[in-house]
Amino acid sequence: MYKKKLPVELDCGLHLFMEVMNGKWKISLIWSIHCGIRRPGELHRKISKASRRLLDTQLNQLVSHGIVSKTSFDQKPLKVEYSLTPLGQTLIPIIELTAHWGEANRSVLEPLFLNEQYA
Amino acid sequence: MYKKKLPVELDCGLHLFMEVMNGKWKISLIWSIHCGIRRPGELHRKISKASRRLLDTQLNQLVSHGIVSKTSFDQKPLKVEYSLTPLGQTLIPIIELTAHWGEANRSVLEPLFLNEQYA
DNA sequence: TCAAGTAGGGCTAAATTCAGCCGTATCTAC
DNA sequence: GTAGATACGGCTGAATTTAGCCCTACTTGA
Repeated sequence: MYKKKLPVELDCGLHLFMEVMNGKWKISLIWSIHCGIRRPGELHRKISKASRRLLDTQLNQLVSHGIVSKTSFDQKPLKVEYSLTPLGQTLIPIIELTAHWGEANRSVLEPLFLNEQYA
Repeated sequence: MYKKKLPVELDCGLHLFMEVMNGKWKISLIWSIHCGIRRPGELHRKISKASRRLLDTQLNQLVSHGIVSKTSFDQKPLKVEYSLTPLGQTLIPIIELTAHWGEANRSVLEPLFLNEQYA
């Protein structure tokens, strides 16, 4: 278990948004769940570049942030389904707009992220 | 100089957006520049919680990503001004919408980020 | 029984970002 | 000339996130 040592910046609303979306695969997870992929195994097959371990971790964070809800069916083969909460659903139009921005400027942005160097 | 070793995810437009906004103070920088605070020293006084060093680094990244342009005036006291590029200006309505989402849900989100634990 | 599928977590190290110190210039003003 | 302002970057270690290993427990089907 890891506890944050530096304070989180919450002064402006955008930081709240970024804090929720912060995590390499959370966007993909939210979008996939929105598209009807609800089970952990399915999500892993869809987002196969991420480890199963990390997907579970980020799903748990989304649950604790109230974006996604988790339902465990008390069956014998043990089944779990995720779905968006009402709060999570309010993210969808924002994600759409933002993704649209990225696509519209892909030709400009994409070359910049290849072979990038940081100081 | 640091070179990325793991591939950047660029499949969806939202990841492009997140890649641009990725950096603890970039949102504040973009917004402050939009509000007319153009000089490095002024920005540092406005965002005094961040070190001057880090602000410079993130400003350079924003410049290299085509979001912000940097103008050096060839005067004697040496003066620098930043401003948003046309691409950077297209981010403003998105930032406004996203910040609005954060504010609207602040009462729900804020308690979750205090004393947070990670696995 | 053995393989494969379901779901989940402990643990460690790599990768990346952030914080903060120090040093370089030039100019203004006292 | 000493202090303070402008602007910039090298460097180091802390903080945080990500990757990838292994293990549990149950069920289905061959």
